[in-house]
Amino acid sequence: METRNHERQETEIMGQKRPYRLISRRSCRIVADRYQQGLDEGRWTTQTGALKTLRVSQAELSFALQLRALPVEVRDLFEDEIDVTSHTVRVIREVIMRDGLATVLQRIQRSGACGGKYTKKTVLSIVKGKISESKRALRRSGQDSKIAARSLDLPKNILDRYHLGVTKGEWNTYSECARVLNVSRRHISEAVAIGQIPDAVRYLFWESDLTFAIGRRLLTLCDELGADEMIVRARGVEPMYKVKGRTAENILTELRAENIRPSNFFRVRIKKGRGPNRLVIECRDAELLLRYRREMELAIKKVLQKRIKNEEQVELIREFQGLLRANIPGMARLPSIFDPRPA
DNA sequence: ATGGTCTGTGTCCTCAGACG
DNA sequence: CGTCTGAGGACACAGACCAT
Repeated sequence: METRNHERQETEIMGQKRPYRLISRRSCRIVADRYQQGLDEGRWTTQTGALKTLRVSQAELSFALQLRALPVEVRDLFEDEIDVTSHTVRVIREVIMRDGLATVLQRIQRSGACGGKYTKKTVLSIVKGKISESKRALRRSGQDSKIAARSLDLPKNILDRYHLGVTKGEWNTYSECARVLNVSRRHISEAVAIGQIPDAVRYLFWESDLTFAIGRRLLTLCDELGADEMIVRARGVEPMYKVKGRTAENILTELRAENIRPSNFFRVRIKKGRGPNRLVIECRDAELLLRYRREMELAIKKVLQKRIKNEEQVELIREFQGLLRANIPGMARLPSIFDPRPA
């Protein structure tokens, strides 16, 4: 009866609905110590003999004793070994059996973790390799101290901030991260998903153009086509940084292969329109062409800049040449330069 | 010693409705 | 019309207990 009250109290203190057992029964370290003490005092000689006194199941006691058998590199990570339960021991053992001790030790090394300052949740993340993943992601994104100061409106920024938090032990789950940063959990999980879109696809966009809206549409397309097909298609698409005037919409259209047309599609004519400032473009599919208007405008602007001289510049050059003639008579005539016609 | 399973909580995903 | 958000269901994980 006394114990029951005690347990209820402990549960209420922890503010949880689940009726946790007393720490003296939950903690592998305490259970193992008490078992050893009884063994030394001759109060029992087998695990079964100790169960009644320790008030744990035989399975629990078995795992509690296995805590000491865990590699010292893993045990050293815990901020408080008292808190380690049989479940934690079990998970760590399973990971070691599945992935091998060498892999787990490598993960600990790569995580950069040192000293006993990690919660058991973080230790499990390190052992399972989650921390290494975040570290890798940060390295790829050019991690620096400025990540934390970036605004959180772009997937890339949220993604980097999330990974930074994982490596620093600030959080382990999307929910915790969402609470701390005060953004929706969905935003974080979406940012992570967008970050997993193949590099070849993401690099088609300027960072600031890869918004959540565009990212979500890319994810949908990835689901439809599969990552391999997306990479293949991305190879045939010109990225924003190579060609000015391209929009996110253009790139999505091309990834969806909506821009494929027959060979006779390319007949384009430009005619004079009504009034002195208008031209009319005749083509097979005006709607498709219109999507590329920004790119075409820039191309036409380039033609104009190449062929039409700028009034102010000409004025400036004439003034400059006048000055030269007045002050340095030898510079009055420059040798003629021309491109010879190819034979 | 080990593996299976139940239960509460966390996470992910979808969808309807609000909003600009 | 596109985007955002909350509700709710499905699934995964952690803690506890049970069976072999």
